[in-house]
Amino acid sequence: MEGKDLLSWEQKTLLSELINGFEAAKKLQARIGEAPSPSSSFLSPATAVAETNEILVKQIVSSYERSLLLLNWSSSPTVQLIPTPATVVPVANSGSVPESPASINGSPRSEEFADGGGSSESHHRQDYIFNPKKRKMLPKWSEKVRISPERGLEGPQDDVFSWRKYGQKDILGAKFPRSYYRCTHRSTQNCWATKQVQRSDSDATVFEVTYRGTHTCSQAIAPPPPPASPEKKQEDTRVRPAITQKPKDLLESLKSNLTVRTDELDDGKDVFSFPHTPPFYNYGTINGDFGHVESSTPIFDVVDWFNPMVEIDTTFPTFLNESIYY
DNA sequence: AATATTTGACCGTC
DNA sequence: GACGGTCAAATATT
Repeated sequence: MEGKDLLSWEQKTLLSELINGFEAAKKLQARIGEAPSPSSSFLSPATAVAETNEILVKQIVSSYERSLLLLNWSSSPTVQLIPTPATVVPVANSGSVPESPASINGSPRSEEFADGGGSSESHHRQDYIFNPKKRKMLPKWSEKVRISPERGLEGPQDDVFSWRKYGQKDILGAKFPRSYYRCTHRSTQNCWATKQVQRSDSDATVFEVTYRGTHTCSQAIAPPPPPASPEKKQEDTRVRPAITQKPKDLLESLKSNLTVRTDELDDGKDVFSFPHTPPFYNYGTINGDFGHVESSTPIFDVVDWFNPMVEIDTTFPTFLNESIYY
Protein backbone atom coordinates (compact mmCIF):
# COMPACT_ATOMS: atom_id res chain seq x y z
CA MET A 1 0.00 0.00 0.00
CA GLU A 2 2.40 2.54 1.08
CA GLY A 3 5.54 1.02 -0.14
CA LYS A 4 7.63 3.60 -1.86
CA ASP A 5 5.67 6.46 -0.54
CA LEU A 6 7.59 6.32 2.62
CA LEU A 7 10.19 8.77 1.65
CA SER A 8 11.70 10.90 4.26
CA TRP A 9 11.14 14.56 4.12
CA GLU A 10 14.71 15.06 3.09
CA GLN A 11 14.34 12.65 0.28
CA LYS A 12 11.26 14.31 -0.97
CA THR A 13 12.89 17.64 -0.79
CA LEU A 14 15.91 16.41 -2.61
CA LEU A 15 13.72 14.93 -5.25
CA SER A 16 11.85 18.15 -5.60
CA GLU A 17 15.01 20.13 -5.97
CA LEU A 18 16.29 17.79 -8.57
CA ILE A 19 13.13 17.96 -10.55
CA ASN A 20 13.15 21.68 -10.34
CA GLY A 21 16.70 21.87 -11.54
CA PHE A 22 15.95 19.36 -14.19
CA GLU A 23 13.12 21.43 -15.53
CA ALA A 24 15.23 24.52 -15.52
CA ALA A 25 18.03 22.81 -17.33
CA LYS A 26 15.68 21.51 -19.93
CA LYS A 27 14.33 24.92 -20.59
CA LEU A 28 17.75 26.33 -20.86
CA GLN A 29 18.65 23.60 -23.21
CA ALA A 30 15.67 24.26 -25.36
CA ARG A 31 16.41 27.92 -25.40
CA ILE A 32 20.00 27.52 -26.33
CA GLY A 33 19.03 25.28 -29.13
CA GLU A 34 16.47 27.67 -30.40
CA ALA A 35 18.34 30.84 -30.83
CA PRO A 36 21.92 30.45 -31.84
CA SER A 37 23.14 33.33 -33.86
CA PRO A 38 20.64 35.53 -35.56
CA SER A 39 22.17 36.42 -38.84
CA SER A 40 25.32 34.86 -40.11
CA SER A 41 25.07 31.55 -38.49
CA PHE A 42 27.93 29.88 -40.10
CA LEU A 43 31.29 29.17 -38.80
CA SER A 44 31.43 32.08 -36.55
CA PRO A 45 33.06 31.85 -33.19
CA ALA A 46 29.66 32.45 -31.76
CA THR A 47 28.63 29.13 -33.14
CA ALA A 48 31.39 27.42 -31.34
CA VAL A 49 30.36 29.05 -28.15
CA ALA A 50 26.82 28.03 -28.68
CA GLU A 51 27.94 24.52 -29.21
CA THR A 52 29.88 24.51 -26.04
CA ASN A 53 26.90 25.83 -24.23
CA GLU A 54 24.80 23.10 -25.63
CA ILE A 55 27.20 20.48 -24.52
CA LEU A 56 27.34 21.92 -21.08
CA VAL A 57 23.64 22.08 -20.75
CA LYS A 58 23.40 18.61 -22.05
CA GLN A 59 25.71 17.46 -19.36
CA ILE A 60 23.69 19.22 -16.75
CA VAL A 61 20.53 17.63 -17.95
CA SER A 62 22.12 14.24 -18.09
CA SER A 63 23.39 14.68 -14.63
CA TYR A 64 19.94 15.45 -13.39
CA GLU A 65 18.57 12.51 -15.22
CA ARG A 66 21.00 10.16 -13.63
CA SER A 67 20.39 11.61 -10.23
CA LEU A 68 16.71 11.21 -10.64
CA LEU A 69 17.21 7.73 -11.87
CA LEU A 70 19.19 6.92 -8.82
CA LEU A 71 16.34 8.11 -6.75
CA ASN A 72 14.08 5.94 -8.74
CA TRP A 73 12.11 8.91 -9.75
CA SER A 74 11.00 7.53 -13.03
CA SER A 75 8.88 4.98 -11.36
CA SER A 76 6.56 7.46 -9.82
CA PRO A 77 6.45 10.52 -11.96
CA THR A 78 2.83 11.10 -11.33
CA VAL A 79 3.45 12.41 -7.93
CA GLN A 80 3.60 16.12 -8.04
CA LEU A 81 6.43 17.13 -5.90
CA ILE A 82 6.98 20.51 -4.57
CA PRO A 83 10.37 21.87 -5.21
CA THR A 84 11.16 23.08 -1.82
CA PRO A 85 13.16 26.22 -1.50
CA ALA A 86 15.93 25.96 0.96
CA THR A 87 14.31 28.66 2.95
CA VAL A 88 11.21 26.75 3.62
CA VAL A 89 11.16 25.22 6.99
CA PRO A 90 9.40 21.97 7.46
CA VAL A 91 7.07 23.17 10.06
CA ALA A 92 5.05 20.50 11.61
CA ASN A 93 1.52 20.76 10.62
CA SER A 94 -0.10 22.97 13.11
CA GLY A 95 -3.38 21.46 12.39
CA SER A 96 -4.47 24.46 10.50
CA VAL A 97 -5.27 24.01 6.89
CA PRO A 98 -8.92 23.51 7.04
CA GLU A 99 -9.48 20.98 4.43
CA SER A 100 -13.03 21.17 3.51
CA PRO A 101 -13.01 18.33 1.11
CA ALA A 102 -16.43 18.90 -0.17
CA SER A 103 -16.07 22.44 -1.25
CA ILE A 104 -12.52 22.82 -2.21
CA ASN A 105 -13.25 23.08 -5.75
CA GLY A 106 -15.65 25.81 -5.12
CA SER A 107 -17.33 25.20 -8.36
CA PRO A 108 -20.25 22.90 -8.13
CA ARG A 109 -19.88 22.21 -11.76
CA SER A 110 -19.01 18.70 -12.35
CA GLU A 111 -15.34 18.87 -12.57
CA GLU A 112 -12.30 16.84 -12.78
CA PHE A 113 -11.83 14.55 -9.97
CA ALA A 114 -13.05 14.83 -6.52
CA ASP A 115 -10.60 15.10 -3.79
CA GLY A 116 -10.06 12.02 -1.77
CA GLY A 117 -11.01 14.11 1.18
CA GLY A 118 -11.17 11.41 3.75
CA SER A 119 -13.31 9.20 1.72
CA SER A 120 -11.83 5.82 1.41
CA GLU A 121 -11.24 6.30 -2.22
CA SER A 122 -8.95 3.60 -3.27
CA HIS A 123 -6.63 4.75 -5.90
CA HIS A 124 -4.51 1.72 -5.93
CA ARG A 125 -2.54 3.45 -8.55
CA GLN A 126 -0.63 6.32 -7.25
CA ASP A 127 -2.91 8.54 -9.16
CA TYR A 128 -2.26 11.55 -7.22
CA ILE A 129 -5.45 13.40 -6.94
CA PHE A 130 -4.91 17.03 -7.10
CA ASN A 131 -6.60 19.33 -4.76
CA PRO A 132 -7.21 22.58 -6.56
CA LYS A 133 -6.95 24.45 -3.35
CA LYS A 134 -3.34 23.54 -3.21
CA ARG A 135 -2.65 24.88 -6.58
CA LYS A 136 -1.24 28.04 -5.30
CA MET A 137 1.31 26.11 -3.40
CA LEU A 138 2.82 24.78 -6.51
CA PRO A 139 6.26 26.00 -7.39
CA LYS A 140 6.19 29.20 -9.28
CA TRP A 141 8.78 31.03 -11.25
CA SER A 142 8.90 33.70 -13.88
CA GLU A 143 10.93 34.80 -16.75
CA LYS A 144 10.85 37.61 -19.18
CA VAL A 145 10.87 36.90 -22.82
CA ARG A 146 11.35 39.24 -25.67
CA ILE A 147 9.93 38.53 -29.03
CA SER A 148 11.28 39.69 -32.32
CA PRO A 149 8.90 42.20 -33.74
CA GLU A 150 9.43 40.86 -37.19
CA ARG A 151 7.94 37.60 -36.36
CA GLY A 152 4.97 39.33 -34.96
CA LEU A 153 4.49 36.80 -32.33
CA GLU A 154 1.76 37.15 -29.91
CA GLY A 155 2.77 35.01 -27.09
CA PRO A 156 6.13 33.54 -26.51
CA GLN A 157 6.33 29.85 -26.15
CA ASP A 158 9.65 29.07 -24.86
CA ASP A 159 9.19 25.56 -23.83
CA VAL A 160 8.70 22.25 -25.40
CA PHE A 161 5.46 21.63 -23.68
CA SER A 162 2.14 22.06 -25.26
CA TRP A 163 -0.17 24.49 -23.62
CA ARG A 164 -3.80 25.17 -23.92
CA LYS A 165 -5.18 28.57 -23.27
CA TYR A 166 -7.99 28.59 -20.81
CA GLY A 167 -8.48 32.16 -19.96
CA GLN A 168 -7.64 35.76 -20.44
CA LYS A 169 -8.08 38.57 -18.05
CA ASP A 170 -7.69 42.27 -17.97
CA ILE A 171 -5.40 43.14 -15.17
CA LEU A 172 -5.77 46.26 -13.20
CA GLY A 173 -3.21 48.79 -14.22
CA ALA A 174 -1.87 46.72 -17.03
CA LYS A 175 -2.25 47.73 -20.59
CA PHE A 176 -2.45 44.25 -21.90
CA PRO A 177 -4.54 41.35 -20.76
CA ARG A 178 -3.02 38.37 -19.09
CA SER A 179 -3.35 34.99 -20.68
CA TYR A 180 -3.68 31.74 -18.82
CA TYR A 181 -2.45 28.46 -20.11
CA ARG A 182 -2.48 24.98 -18.77
CA CYS A 183 -0.88 21.80 -19.92
CA THR A 184 -2.71 20.20 -22.77
CA HIS A 185 -2.60 16.91 -20.97
CA ARG A 186 -4.33 18.10 -17.88
CA SER A 187 -7.33 15.92 -18.28
CA THR A 188 -5.69 12.96 -19.87
CA GLN A 189 -2.63 12.76 -17.73
CA ASN A 190 -3.48 14.78 -14.75
CA CYS A 191 -0.73 17.23 -15.41
CA TRP A 192 -1.26 20.43 -13.52
CA ALA A 193 1.41 22.67 -14.88
CA THR A 194 0.17 26.10 -15.84
CA LYS A 195 1.60 29.32 -17.06
CA GLN A 196 0.54 32.91 -17.41
CA VAL A 197 1.70 35.31 -20.02
CA GLN A 198 1.58 39.00 -19.42
CA ARG A 199 2.75 41.52 -21.91
CA SER A 200 4.76 44.28 -20.42
CA ASP A 201 3.11 47.65 -20.60
CA SER A 202 6.36 49.48 -20.89
CA ASP A 203 7.93 47.34 -23.53
CA ALA A 204 5.43 45.66 -25.74
CA THR A 205 8.00 43.25 -27.03
CA VAL A 206 8.52 41.80 -23.63
CA PHE A 207 6.38 39.13 -22.12
CA GLU A 208 6.48 38.06 -18.58
CA VAL A 209 5.83 34.40 -18.32
CA THR A 210 5.00 32.87 -15.02
CA TYR A 211 4.99 29.15 -14.64
CA ARG A 212 3.34 27.24 -11.91
CA GLY A 213 3.78 23.60 -11.20
CA THR A 214 5.98 21.16 -12.95
CA HIS A 215 4.86 18.88 -15.66
CA THR A 216 3.93 15.39 -14.72
CA CYS A 217 2.68 14.47 -18.12
CA SER A 218 4.48 12.18 -20.47
CA GLN A 219 6.01 15.12 -22.23
CA ALA A 220 7.92 15.92 -19.16
CA ILE A 221 9.32 12.48 -18.97
CA ALA A 222 9.18 11.07 -22.41
CA PRO A 223 8.94 13.45 -25.29
CA PRO A 224 7.11 12.37 -28.37
CA PRO A 225 8.65 10.19 -31.02
CA PRO A 226 10.64 11.62 -33.87
CA PRO A 227 8.98 13.64 -36.56
CA ALA A 228 8.67 10.90 -39.02
CA SER A 229 5.61 12.56 -40.39
CA PRO A 230 4.99 16.02 -39.11
CA GLU A 231 1.35 16.28 -39.77
CA LYS A 232 -0.50 16.37 -36.59
CA LYS A 233 -1.01 19.69 -35.09
CA GLN A 234 -0.06 18.34 -31.78
CA GLU A 235 3.36 17.63 -32.97
CA ASP A 236 3.72 21.04 -34.37
CA THR A 237 2.99 22.71 -31.17
CA ARG A 238 5.42 20.78 -29.27
CA VAL A 239 7.97 20.66 -31.94
CA ARG A 240 8.27 24.30 -32.18
CA PRO A 241 8.51 26.97 -29.65
CA ALA A 242 6.26 29.16 -31.60
CA ILE A 243 3.00 30.82 -31.65
CA THR A 244 -0.33 29.32 -31.30
CA GLN A 245 -1.63 31.85 -33.65
CA LYS A 246 0.02 31.41 -36.95
CA PRO A 247 0.04 27.77 -37.67
CA LYS A 248 0.91 28.40 -41.24
CA ASP A 249 4.08 30.20 -40.48
CA LEU A 250 4.73 27.53 -38.06
CA LEU A 251 4.36 24.80 -40.51
CA GLU A 252 6.34 26.67 -43.04
CA SER A 253 9.29 27.21 -40.89
CA LEU A 254 9.05 23.73 -39.62
CA LYS A 255 9.25 22.50 -43.12
CA SER A 256 12.18 24.63 -44.00
CA ASN A 257 13.86 23.68 -40.85
CA LEU A 258 13.53 20.10 -41.58
CA THR A 259 14.85 20.66 -45.01
CA VAL A 260 17.83 22.50 -43.79
CA ARG A 261 18.57 19.82 -41.37
CA THR A 262 18.50 17.18 -43.94
CA ASP A 263 20.76 19.18 -46.12
CA GLU A 264 23.24 19.83 -43.48
CA LEU A 265 23.16 16.39 -42.20
CA ASP A 266 25.79 15.22 -44.59
CA ASP A 267 28.18 17.96 -43.89
CA GLY A 268 28.44 16.98 -40.35
CA LYS A 269 29.39 20.48 -39.50
CA ASP A 270 26.72 22.97 -39.81
CA VAL A 271 25.07 25.90 -38.38
CA PHE A 272 23.48 24.01 -35.70
CA SER A 273 25.32 20.93 -34.94
CA PHE A 274 23.41 19.43 -32.20
CA PRO A 275 25.41 16.38 -31.41
CA HIS A 276 22.35 14.38 -31.33
CA THR A 277 21.54 14.98 -27.87
CA PRO A 278 20.29 12.03 -26.18
CA PRO A 279 16.74 12.69 -25.53
CA PHE A 280 16.52 14.95 -22.77
CA TYR A 281 13.80 13.86 -20.64
CA ASN A 282 13.84 10.31 -21.31
CA TYR A 283 16.08 7.52 -20.70
CA GLY A 284 16.51 6.28 -24.09
CA THR A 285 13.32 5.99 -25.95
CA ILE A 286 13.60 8.79 -28.30
CA ASN A 287 16.01 10.68 -30.25
CA GLY A 288 13.90 13.58 -29.66
CA ASP A 289 15.91 16.66 -29.97
CA PHE A 290 13.77 17.69 -32.82
CA GLY A 291 12.14 19.84 -30.31
CA HIS A 292 14.72 22.32 -31.20
CA VAL A 293 14.05 22.74 -34.77
CA GLU A 294 15.89 25.72 -35.74
CA SER A 295 15.44 28.66 -37.88
CA SER A 296 18.16 31.15 -38.21
CA THR A 297 15.97 33.71 -36.58
CA PRO A 298 15.62 33.70 -32.91
CA ILE A 299 12.04 33.83 -32.14
CA PHE A 300 12.51 35.36 -28.83
CA ASP A 301 15.11 36.14 -26.34
CA VAL A 302 15.15 35.74 -22.72
CA VAL A 303 15.46 39.16 -21.44
CA ASP A 304 15.82 38.68 -17.85
CA TRP A 305 16.32 35.91 -15.54
CA PHE A 306 15.20 32.54 -14.82
CA ASN A 307 14.36 32.62 -11.27
CA PRO A 308 13.38 29.41 -9.66
CA MET A 309 11.52 31.06 -6.98
CA VAL A 310 8.97 29.24 -5.08
CA GLU A 311 6.13 30.64 -3.23
CA ILE A 312 5.04 28.54 -0.44
CA ASP A 313 3.05 29.49 2.50
CA THR A 314 2.90 28.10 5.94
CA THR A 315 0.56 25.38 4.97
CA PHE A 316 3.16 23.90 2.79
CA PRO A 317 4.16 20.99 4.95
CA THR A 318 0.65 19.83 5.05
CA PHE A 319 0.56 19.64 1.38
CA LEU A 320 3.62 17.55 1.29
CA ASN A 321 2.18 15.09 3.64
CA GLU A 322 -0.97 14.77 1.77
CA SER A 323 0.55 14.65 -1.61
CA ILE A 324 2.56 11.70 -0.65
CA TYR A 325 0.32 9.75 1.53
CA TYR A 326 -2.89 10.07 -0.31
C1' DA B 1 -15.40 15.36 -35.79
C1' DA B 2 -11.95 16.58 -32.81
C1' DT B 3 -9.42 19.89 -30.72
C1' DA B 4 -8.22 24.73 -29.53
C1' DT B 5 -9.55 29.48 -28.33
C1' DT B 6 -12.63 33.08 -26.83
C1' DT B 7 -15.18 35.09 -23.42
C1' DG B 8 -18.53 35.99 -19.81
C1' DA B 9 -19.57 34.02 -15.50
C1' DC B 10 -18.23 32.06 -11.34
C1' DC B 11 -15.35 31.54 -7.18
C1' DG B 12 -11.85 32.43 -3.59
C1' DT B 13 -8.98 35.78 -1.54
C1' DC B 14 -7.77 40.07 0.09
C1' DG C 1 -16.77 44.36 -3.19
C1' DA C 2 -12.80 44.51 -6.27
C1' DC C 3 -9.46 41.69 -8.29
C1' DG C 4 -7.19 37.69 -10.12
C1' DG C 5 -7.69 32.95 -11.47
C1' DT C 6 -10.50 29.34 -13.43
C1' DC C 7 -14.41 27.17 -15.66
C1' DA C 8 -17.13 25.96 -19.48
C1' DA C 9 -20.36 27.10 -23.20
C1' DA C 10 -19.94 29.04 -27.50
C1' DT C 11 -17.18 29.64 -31.23
C1' DA C 12 -13.25 28.98 -34.21
C1' DT C 13 -9.80 26.21 -36.29
C1' DT C 14 -7.89 22.06 -38.14
